[in-house]
Amino acid sequence: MKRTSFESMPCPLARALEHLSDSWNALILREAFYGATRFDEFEATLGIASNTLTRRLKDMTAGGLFERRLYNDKPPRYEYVLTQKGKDLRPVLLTLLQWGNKYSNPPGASVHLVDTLTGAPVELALMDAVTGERIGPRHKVVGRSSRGKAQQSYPFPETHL
Amino acid sequence: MKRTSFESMPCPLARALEHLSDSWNALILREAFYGATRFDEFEATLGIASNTLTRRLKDMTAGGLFERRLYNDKPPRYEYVLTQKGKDLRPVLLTLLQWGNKYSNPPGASVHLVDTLTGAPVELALMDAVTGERIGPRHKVVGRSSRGKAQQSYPFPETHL
DNA sequence: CAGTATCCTGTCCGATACTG
DNA sequence: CAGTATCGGACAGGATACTG
Repeated sequence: MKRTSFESMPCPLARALEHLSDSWNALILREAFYGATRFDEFEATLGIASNTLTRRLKDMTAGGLFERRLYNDKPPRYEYVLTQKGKDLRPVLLTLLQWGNKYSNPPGASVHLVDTLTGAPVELALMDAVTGERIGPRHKVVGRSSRGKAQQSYPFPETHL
Repeated sequence: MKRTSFESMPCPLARALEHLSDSWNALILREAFYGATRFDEFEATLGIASNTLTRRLKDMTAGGLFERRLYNDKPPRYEYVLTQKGKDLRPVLLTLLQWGNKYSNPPGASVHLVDTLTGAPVELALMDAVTGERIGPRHKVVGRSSRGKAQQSYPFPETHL
């Protein structure tokens, strides 16, 4: 009856998903990458209910994605700034954004990444930082840990694509 | 009272999130990348309830991530194979996996990507496919479309990191 | 094997109202 | 401005039982 908590799973992917599975979190992060730091900004640009925003911000702060910082004393005012852990999610969001652009059904406002030096739109590619090669089918995931009832794993991890 | 549907949002990122926000979907995709195609495989390796799996598979098939394919006639048997749209989510999952590895708190089974030619572990980097440069702070997102009540946007999109 | 059918519960979210 | 408190509704997901 209870929702399975993915954070308890051994797989790092599953645990990472904890932060993005709550639908609002990614959008809040997006706003943060755009420069938003204050409660009000998130609320207005996202059109999110205030109590929901409170909850999500609290969760993500507890999760180490945001840091709450006092920026005013007289009436205590806080702002939410991304930690390194939070900032490191940018590549994930960007990759997902590119996917979203590619498969924007009918109604899609084009939102893409540009190189501010050249003004040219960027086509993202995932590469091996060491060899400089594009990630492809020959790169496979190993050391997998699944949570199967039978603790069974595939003999060897096969990957598609 | 109703959950806001992100698929109706103009932002491609928000719509893309539709597919990953349902917590199980990403895990099912992961299994698919490992080579799983049959109901039973997903069920056993994930430890997911059968009815939930049915729903998720149905959703993702409707969403164009999977294709249902008949692989047996006598008793009709179907398998779920990734479409190109589904396969294209691999970079997203991989990027997220790397993030998960970096921030695996105490209990983290190391699950990483290896180059099967050299056997060396891969460090992922997001690059500009054209210029070959690493994505950094100078690459910014433009053309943003938010759903704010006031339809207000920041003057110019600033990005962190 | 590959699901479907019910029922039940947890939780996420929105609406609304209120505070220092 | 930056929240907190309370309420109710909509689902997702688990348990369980059953089918061709």
